[in-house]
Amino acid sequence: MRDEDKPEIRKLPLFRDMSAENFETLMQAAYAHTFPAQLEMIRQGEPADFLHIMMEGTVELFSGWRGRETTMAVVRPVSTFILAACIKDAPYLMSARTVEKSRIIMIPAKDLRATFRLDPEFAMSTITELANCYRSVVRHAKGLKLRTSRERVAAYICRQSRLAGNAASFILPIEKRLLASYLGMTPENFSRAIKALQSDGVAIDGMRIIITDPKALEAIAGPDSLMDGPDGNSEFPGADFPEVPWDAKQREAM
Amino acid sequence: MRDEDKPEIRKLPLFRDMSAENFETLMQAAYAHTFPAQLEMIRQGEPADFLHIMMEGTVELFSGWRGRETTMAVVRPVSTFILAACIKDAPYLMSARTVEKSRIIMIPAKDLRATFRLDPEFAMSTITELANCYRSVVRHAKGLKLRTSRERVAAYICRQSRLAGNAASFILPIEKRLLASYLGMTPENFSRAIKALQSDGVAIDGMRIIITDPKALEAIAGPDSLMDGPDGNSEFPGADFPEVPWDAKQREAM
DNA sequence: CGAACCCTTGACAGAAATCAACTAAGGTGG
DNA sequence: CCACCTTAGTTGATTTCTGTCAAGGGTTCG
Repeated sequence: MRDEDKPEIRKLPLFRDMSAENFETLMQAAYAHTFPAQLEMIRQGEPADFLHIMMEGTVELFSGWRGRETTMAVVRPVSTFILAACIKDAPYLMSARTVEKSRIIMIPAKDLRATFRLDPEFAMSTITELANCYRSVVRHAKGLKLRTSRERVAAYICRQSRLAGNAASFILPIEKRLLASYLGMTPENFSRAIKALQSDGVAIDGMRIIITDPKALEAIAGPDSLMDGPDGNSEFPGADFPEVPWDAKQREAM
Repeated sequence: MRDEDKPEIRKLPLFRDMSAENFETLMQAAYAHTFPAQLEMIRQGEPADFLHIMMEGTVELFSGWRGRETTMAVVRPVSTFILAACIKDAPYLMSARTVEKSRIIMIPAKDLRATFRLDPEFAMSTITELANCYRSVVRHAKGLKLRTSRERVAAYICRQSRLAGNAASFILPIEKRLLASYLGMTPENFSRAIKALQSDGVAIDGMRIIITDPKALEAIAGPDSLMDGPDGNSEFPGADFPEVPWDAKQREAM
């Protein structure tokens, strides 16, 4: 791996507080790898050998069952994924594939487990990280059970707008079909849901979303800090179930 | 709290490995409380002050939004719940109410947090516990997104049967309306789903489920260790999202 | 004994998936 | 450079699934 990656990784909440020595040891055990687009690098059911750190690109976490498939999360830099499986030394519950060419750093699960036995600060960070991951999935599950698909789309738009600093307009950070699957619906249904929201303060132009009437949108979305995350979005540190973050690409597009 | 509770608590994976001294300290900070049935003892959105340990009874974890409500988990003894909120010192994402009269031990979140800073073994147990919780919710979410309601019911019956030692017959451990809500459907839909399964090897008599044709049932349920948990159900330690365990009540009823 | 409450069933309405067709954009290879 | 192919997205028609509303039977509990 490149030396210039280290500061980036070190900034992550998971690695921020551990000792410099242990961090170095962990990094020396790490591999870096660049994957082309559309490559399935993790298959659900296989043993979890590596903690993955996204450095560049986009990765989709998804699950399949009987020919059906659903997107569980979309991961963007800089963040980690599949921490829990590594800890448990258990099979991955999700598969992962690159959406675009991605550079990923892989830390052997064995070294990871050894390290938080060694470093209390790292153990603490891991606890916090896992608690965040857990709460993110609970939120996701709540959304699936308590909101209709139209409401989930509305809520997603609210969240993204807020992540963009309450912007009235933003660019969808990922393909609509991925988003649809993440939100638990078909692409067709997603398409129709957005169209239906046009009478509730949302306009769409290609990948650009424009909120024409925030009040009306919120009336549908009913944003709720217990489902959508608190204002500061501090609950979404980019862990296993991150919201897609506001990034440079979007800023350019505004 | 009663002294005779301590050995039970000590058996929990979360408390098994910590030092005797720290365990005692933690227990001395704990309160025990018996709640009557149908009492909402935790309201979502409120600050998480206590880790709860179920000693006797049944508790429902549920969430509400805009007048809708959904059951997120049903907790039975002996297990803990709302660990993640305590760790994060954040608002509860779920409410909790007793289904029946329940005895619950409450450990102040502050003491909890202090303890895993103090005791590396406890920190390790917490990490494992959280990873289990996380994977449980991921499984739950996968079920919601990948299976139809009929398939979820079938899969639930398969799981319960397996928990009962591959029994061909068992008693539903909780009310059907709770189960329906947990499985993400209305009571009416649940009722119809079970009825529809009668042509696929499932018979029902009141609260008793009889599997008349395991092969046919599995053909619908498509049991999958990545969604339903591995054979040994070791992944369901009775944490935040436990499967309802096989207990004495059921044994009597067989 | 009455009042809740749970469960079931039926009829209906609404939501969502499926199937199919079509457009538009992007990439490939001639 | 263009024809071709692939794929994402949209739209419409249709079916399937699920929720809602209403009613009735059964049970529990006060």
